Amino acid sequence: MIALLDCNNFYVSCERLFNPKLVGKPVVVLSNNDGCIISRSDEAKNIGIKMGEPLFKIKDKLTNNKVVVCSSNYSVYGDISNRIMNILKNNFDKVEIYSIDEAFFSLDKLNNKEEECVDLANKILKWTGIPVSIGIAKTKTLAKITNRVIKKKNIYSKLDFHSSNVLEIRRKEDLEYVLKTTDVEDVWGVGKKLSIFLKDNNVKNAFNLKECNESFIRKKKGVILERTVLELRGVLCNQIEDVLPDKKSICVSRSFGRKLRYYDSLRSALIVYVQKAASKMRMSNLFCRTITIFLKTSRYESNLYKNSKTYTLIEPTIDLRLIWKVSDKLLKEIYKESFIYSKVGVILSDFCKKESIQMSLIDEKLNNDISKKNGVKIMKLIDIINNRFGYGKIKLSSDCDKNFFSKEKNSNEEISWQMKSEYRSPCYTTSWDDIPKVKVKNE
DNA sequence: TCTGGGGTCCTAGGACCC
DNA sequence: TCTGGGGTCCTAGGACCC
Repeated sequence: MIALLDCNNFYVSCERLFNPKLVGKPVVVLSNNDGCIISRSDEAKNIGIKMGEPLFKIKDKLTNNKVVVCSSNYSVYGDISNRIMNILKNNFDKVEIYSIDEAFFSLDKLNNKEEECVDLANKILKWTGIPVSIGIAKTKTLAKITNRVIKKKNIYSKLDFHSSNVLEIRRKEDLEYVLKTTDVEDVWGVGKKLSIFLKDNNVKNAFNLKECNESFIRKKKGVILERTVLELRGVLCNQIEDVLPDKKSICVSRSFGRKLRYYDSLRSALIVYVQKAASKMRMSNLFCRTITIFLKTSRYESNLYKNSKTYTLIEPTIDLRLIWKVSDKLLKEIYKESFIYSKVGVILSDFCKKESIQMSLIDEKLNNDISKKNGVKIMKLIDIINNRFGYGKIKLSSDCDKNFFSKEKNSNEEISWQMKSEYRSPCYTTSWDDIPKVKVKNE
């Protein structure tokens, strides 16, 4: 048996943790740049605020209903997530952390499955303050569906819940009822495109999908959807992956707070992202061979432009100086005047570990003036300094900084590419300056 | 006149997830 | 005015091999 732990309205729950005034009130959390709604409290859901809705479209609705709006604060959410996952790992052997707020874990060899899960949920609530739901089923796909049922308890009142946040659907007729009342697009692995195809073929709910001929599905839509069909029948296809595999790519990109026109502005944003990506890569102890830079105007812009370019090194590198040099060159190649850009980004990929680097017989042209010998050492030093004094204390310089200080024509742009984050709460657990202060009265 | 069979590897694009 | 970020996997098609 498999269990799926899912934090309830996770980002909203994190905000409420440090600001209890928000409990009971409608709250939403926004995506980066204060763009879209990505987390809603139950109260906000009841008002009819939809997932993914752009903020500017529903501003009136939010004010009229006195909805509290928060910018996202990922360092806090990540920290709280780690605490929850650690509790889980300390109590169960086989755990797969599936996302920031979800984890699968195995219940094999346990006698009181439901009881153990109730205990876990209580412990997490008590120790971290975050409410969670746990669905138990034979497969991941069914566990997902079970979790959905817990969150929609009010609709499923005819099922008997032994606990408010843990559920295993045991009776066959109950499961059939649940599958029949689960829209096909709500099934894990069925997105927009697949659900259109399925509905055209009269497959409207999870039960219909379960009854589909699996070889027909495989022929038409591939092996992944075939697995979904089997998993709905209780056939295990997706195992719990408890050793997490090495990353295959690292991407850092942001939409700008304001659209950018000038090359130098894009470059000064890109140098920040490249350093973030390279630093992430070092944390995984990896070397990359491939560097991709991409650039785009807004999707909603009439004058659309989107381009990317990739460079493959002869020998994998960890050296930030080389990665930046390549990135800079690639950006130059795809930048075009006369567009207003909304986003730039970097993707590092084709990774390998230090032990398995294939050395090159030929010198990389780009690499001529960068001493190969000290790359690893220098990178290590950067990490040591930044770990001690804070990320960004030591960083790569570029000649764009000169423009910044000389306040040339585009210096306004230079400072404006930073993300919009108007409703940001403090970094309560991840920044010394923001740690909540407690006053103690002396009696 | 007639032109095979069986592979691998790479890439781009599409679909999905949270 | 304003529409997120970061991933994975699969498939089809092209290029190549003997």
